[in-house]
Amino acid sequence: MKQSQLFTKTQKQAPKDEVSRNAQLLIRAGFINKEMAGAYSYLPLGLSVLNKISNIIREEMNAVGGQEVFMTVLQPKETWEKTGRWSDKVVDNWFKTSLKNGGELGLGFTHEESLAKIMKNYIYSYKDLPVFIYQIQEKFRNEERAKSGLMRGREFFMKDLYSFSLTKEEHELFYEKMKDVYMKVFDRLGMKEKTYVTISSGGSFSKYSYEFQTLSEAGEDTIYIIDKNKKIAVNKQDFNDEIIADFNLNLNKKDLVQEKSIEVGDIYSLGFKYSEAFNLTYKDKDGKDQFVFMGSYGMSPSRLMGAIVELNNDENGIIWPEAMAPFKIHLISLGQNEEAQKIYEELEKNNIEVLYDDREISAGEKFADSDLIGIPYRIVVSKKSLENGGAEIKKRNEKESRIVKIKDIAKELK
RNA sequence: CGGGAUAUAGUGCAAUGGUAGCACGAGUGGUUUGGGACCAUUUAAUCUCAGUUCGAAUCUGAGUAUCCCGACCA
Repeated sequence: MKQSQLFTKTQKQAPKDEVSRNAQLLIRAGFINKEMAGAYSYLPLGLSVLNKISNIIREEMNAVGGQEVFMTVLQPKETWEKTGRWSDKVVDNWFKTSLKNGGELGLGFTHEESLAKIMKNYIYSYKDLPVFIYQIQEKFRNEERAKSGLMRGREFFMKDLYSFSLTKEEHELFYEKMKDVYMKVFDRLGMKEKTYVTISSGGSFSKYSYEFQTLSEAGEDTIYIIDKNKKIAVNKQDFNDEIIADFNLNLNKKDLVQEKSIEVGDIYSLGFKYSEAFNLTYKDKDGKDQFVFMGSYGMSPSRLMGAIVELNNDENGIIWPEAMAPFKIHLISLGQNEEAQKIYEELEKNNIEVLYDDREISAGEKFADSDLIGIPYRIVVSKKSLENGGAEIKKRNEKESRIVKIKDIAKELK
């Protein structure tokens, strides 16, 4: 698109109430707008990034057999009383409200209850299992202290997948598989190198669970790295002798390296907790009722967006990996709009995503904006570049540019 | 939820209890055009409610919001 048409503008200074690097850069570059603590609006550039991250996750969930749904955020009290999770004493971050006719409801912070209830209408026989359901949707959590920009909001995006299996054994096969699926997603998002499968306490449903922790000073968690090559770690808050024994970890706690990290995903074995609460059963081959064995698998596209910015920036701005950049190319014309226009049309014709800076402003401002927004490739068309034989191409994360003939640009960047 | 801090144009900052000013942004006119260029000119603000005072951005109280530390975090 033409940048002169983009309604957002960049800012030199970040609002003083925004301390986290990811929110500062995203606000300055016009990706998001802060509505209140922990609640952000996504503007065109931000929405594009969010959708690209979501689509990568969606593709991987589909590849493993996930079926996408979209559940309502509105949650009636009665559903949650079945699992004892309506009480504010049990779940302290509910956003609750009421209906005009007096019924109480809450805004969903997760969807185990809701989905278990739905699946009761569709799971009857062992032939119906296993089945994997997911959604990419907003979650609401009344955080006592929202912080860290997109990484800990009151309203945020979540991909939550739920598995329904015949047995614990069948569940575990899928559970293990999901570890690899998650790592594949992080690989596509360019963060695999820094992401560790992290052993954590399992909450009330199972002894252990796995978190996915990405090394970053901006993180809220601390992990002990167990195996740097296999990317295995243990969450510091759960690290104890029992874990060492249970996982056969042959190590000495004081030799371990501690790192700060961002929790970018988690997977849980839920066991029968929800199937018992909602009497979610199937008939086995002998015609006997059996409870469904459940698991849940979370990953937040909005937190990932924040984390990706934390991992990919320099003093001038964001450096988007190509997979989730809002555009592939930032085309900048310096007083050569005619040639730039031709390149723009050629790129569009080839379905290459391009932001064309056609504004009548100084070169310095265009470069500064381009660095701040962080589109992976920058193409500059100017008198100078034309004299040198074409347009300059430079990657956002590289210093040197090179000249490419104008007729070769589309071919080269396809 | 405990502790601490802050609240002034769209953004960032000033203003001893006495004329709310600067920079960026935005508008207009002009000069520029390879790293947020320049000149002229315009625009736009004291969180809310009380109180003290001749007079409050400034002092007091309450409220609200925001940020930080901690706690919490399926």
